Amino acid sequence: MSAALQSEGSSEDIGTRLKLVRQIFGLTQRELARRAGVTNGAISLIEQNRVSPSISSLKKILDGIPLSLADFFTLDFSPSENVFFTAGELTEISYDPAITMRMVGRRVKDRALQMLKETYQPGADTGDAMLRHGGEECGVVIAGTLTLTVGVQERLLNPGDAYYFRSDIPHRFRNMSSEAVVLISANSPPSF
Amino acid sequence: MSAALQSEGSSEDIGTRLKLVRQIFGLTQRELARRAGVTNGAISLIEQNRVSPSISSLKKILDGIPLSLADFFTLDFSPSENVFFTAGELTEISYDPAITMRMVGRRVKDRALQMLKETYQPGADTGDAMLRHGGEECGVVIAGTLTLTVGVQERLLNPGDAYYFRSDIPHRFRNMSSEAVVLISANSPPSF
DNA sequence: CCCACACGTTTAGAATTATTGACGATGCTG
DNA sequence: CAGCATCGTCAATAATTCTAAACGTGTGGG
Repeated sequence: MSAALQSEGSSEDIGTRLKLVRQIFGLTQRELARRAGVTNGAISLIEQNRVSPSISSLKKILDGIPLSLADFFTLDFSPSENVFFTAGELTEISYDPAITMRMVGRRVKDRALQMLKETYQPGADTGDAMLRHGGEECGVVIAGTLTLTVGVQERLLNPGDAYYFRSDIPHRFRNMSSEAVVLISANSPPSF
Repeated sequence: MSAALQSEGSSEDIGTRLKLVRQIFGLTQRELARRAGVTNGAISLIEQNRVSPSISSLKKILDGIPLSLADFFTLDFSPSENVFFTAGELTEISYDPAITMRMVGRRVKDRALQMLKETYQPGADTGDAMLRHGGEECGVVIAGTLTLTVGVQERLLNPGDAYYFRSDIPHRFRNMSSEAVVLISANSPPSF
């Protein structure tokens, strides 16, 4: 076969699924390709369902997001979904062993907001090259002391303290204390 | 790259994962290949991690088991796993829209027993070409009236009734009533 | 207006995966 | 033990995917 491979149900529509995930994380095809170590053309073809990627390619691409294969296939894009989630149901997005991020809810389509529960181990540091998408973001510290740098300002935030800034301003999260920092954050709609 | 692709951690070791799943379901490479519409050579190469299958190939293969991509990547093979499972945590194995099977537990390695919760809608029928593996199986009916044929014997089983037979005897499950049949079944270790 | 830049798309060719058909090993049966 | 069947594996070839380098579009500045 060569012409068939096109639109299937939805759960198996890898292309659309990848495109949605990519857009939710505010990445362009080229940016994701760079992070993943593949070419932008490959991502374009996959998103159009003109090819069916190998597992190794798909894994490389998802590592650039980052998202596990299991989560990729498990994510639910249906508009009406569960309202309540237990702690264990949060989708994990691991950047760095010292930093864990868990997304609230598995529903992903038509999101207006992305909410994360983030945990920073002592010494964890995002670096400041994390411009990301162009929305806004805010958060509240739940535990520990967070060192937050936004533009030229730097502050120590203790439990109950919060922040709010435009995501295109360079920013950096650090845990310079000896106990873990936990915070709840939200990002406004990444692009689309 | 050409030589690297070999053994990785485990969660991403598609070959071993596929092999385990195939063996748990008591299928040979050739039998699975036939069901899936691929060649046995392809399955051999994948299980040895000598190639990384395309999603379309992997999906075809899993359809022959049958198992969804999401479940395939979600299955947990670690020997020590949870003991308790809620209804929603059972892994679904859908053969037929009229028949649902949910496997108890996600742990899969070193299983001595496979337990399923099966639901047959009115009219559902497995046909009798389901010889499957060579162990034994038994079950208890929870709701509805099950028509069970084993070899030359046929019986109507009502809630509380049960069965036990060698799986290599031809057998057939039917729901000839107007209400759904629910039963809990167990199979002894499929081959390996 | 035109240039520079970033976006997704496309195409030819390189790289990888799937098929075909054969092989050795094992087990069963007469 | 030979004959036969089935298992997993392998090599050569066919088919598909991935890369590299273009293209066309749209947008913002100067």
